[in-house]
Amino acid sequence: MIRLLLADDEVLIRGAMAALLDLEADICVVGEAADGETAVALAGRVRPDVAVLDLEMPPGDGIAAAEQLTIPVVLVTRHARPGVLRRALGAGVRGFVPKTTPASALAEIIRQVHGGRRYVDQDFAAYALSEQPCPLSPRERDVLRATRQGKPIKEIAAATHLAPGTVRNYLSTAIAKLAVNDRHAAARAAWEQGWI
Amino acid sequence: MIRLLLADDEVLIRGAMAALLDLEADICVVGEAADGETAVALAGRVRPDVAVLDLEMPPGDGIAAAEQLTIPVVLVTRHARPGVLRRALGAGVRGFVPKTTPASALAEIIRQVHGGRRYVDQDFAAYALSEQPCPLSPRERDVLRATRQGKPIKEIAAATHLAPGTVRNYLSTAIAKLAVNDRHAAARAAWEQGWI
DNA sequence: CGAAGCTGATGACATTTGTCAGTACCGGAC
DNA sequence: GTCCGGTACTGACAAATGTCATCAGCTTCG
Repeated sequence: MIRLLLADDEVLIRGAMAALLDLEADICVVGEAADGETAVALAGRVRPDVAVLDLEMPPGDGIAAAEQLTIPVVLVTRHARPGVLRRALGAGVRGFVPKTTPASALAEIIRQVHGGRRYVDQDFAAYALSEQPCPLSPRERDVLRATRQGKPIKEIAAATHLAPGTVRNYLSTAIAKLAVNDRHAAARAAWEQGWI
Repeated sequence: MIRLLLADDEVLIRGAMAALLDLEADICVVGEAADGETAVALAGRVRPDVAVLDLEMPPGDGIAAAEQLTIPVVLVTRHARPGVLRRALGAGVRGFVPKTTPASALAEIIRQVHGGRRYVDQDFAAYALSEQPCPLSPRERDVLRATRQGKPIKEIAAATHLAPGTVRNYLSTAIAKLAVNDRHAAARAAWEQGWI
């Protein structure tokens, strides 16, 4: 019997998944959480064999939670972004599937992961293989992350403890590297690639 | 027996919802679709009594599909945006619930809607009551929509058949009305309010 | 009818932003 | 040891952007 921990911020979906997976003869859901921190705390108490986490769970994402868990983790996500798969695998995630996966297939993936194997959705894998390595330096990613919140340069400078001119330089190089016209487009492009 | 049509672009969720709702004694799922257009086409063939649609289904949204359906519609959404509820009710939608609703509650809502009543989630309703009427003129909304795609002003002008100066004026008034610092923030704010 | 509001435009102006050149320090690779 | 890349800053310049005043035609509402 595989003891399963489920985490997703949407009750409708989490409940539905729990009900369906519980129907499988060899799987039982022993815990449910609405965010990553709760999931980690719960895992300490209920000792599940496998965790299924949603990638998008404010606050913080599923990768952060996966890093803190020692058990095999399957990440479920709505929209694929190439770089995210790489980060997820780096965090020790063993399964990576889109929400377009039927529940029966998910059960089979859980069994595989529990058996020590890995599973990555084919489309995601192809996507990731075509992926470029991130050309951005850590600081460039920092300012792009701040840009994504819609902040003006002065605020970005304050938030990152940099001079405004320095921020503009980083943004300028990032804009050039990403071949776009302004920092907003750069932030969007970097996000879509999963780089920030 | 209530004949139900389900539409959601995520198979995992749609399948799980279908399975759970089918367990209800008086509900049977007679059709599933992954987007609004398919849902409308399918409704013409299978003649459901009630449709449950996801609000976010590219291409087009659930409201567009709801407008074309003559049967009672329940919209399910991930994140509430105040203005969207108003638009949905204007389109004749009878139920409006977040994805944080348990499936059992959703079944009860489907029964209510089938019985001719309306159901709107309490939080959404409170949100909508606190809502400001949209202060933006149609043209202001146009340029904000274009801004949201990340276009520079010249392209917005070309796309809307306006002079660049005029576009800047509309953006300026929109920025002032929304009390933000630039057009990107304005576009984001307007979107979060459900105005564009 | 007049007032008000939306539309569409122009020109002037200040600010913000993106670009570029140049400087400096640090750490790792060859 | 030198070169390279990342970090951090400054100053200068041009382009994009936001603001404001002003105009005119049009519709709608009181």
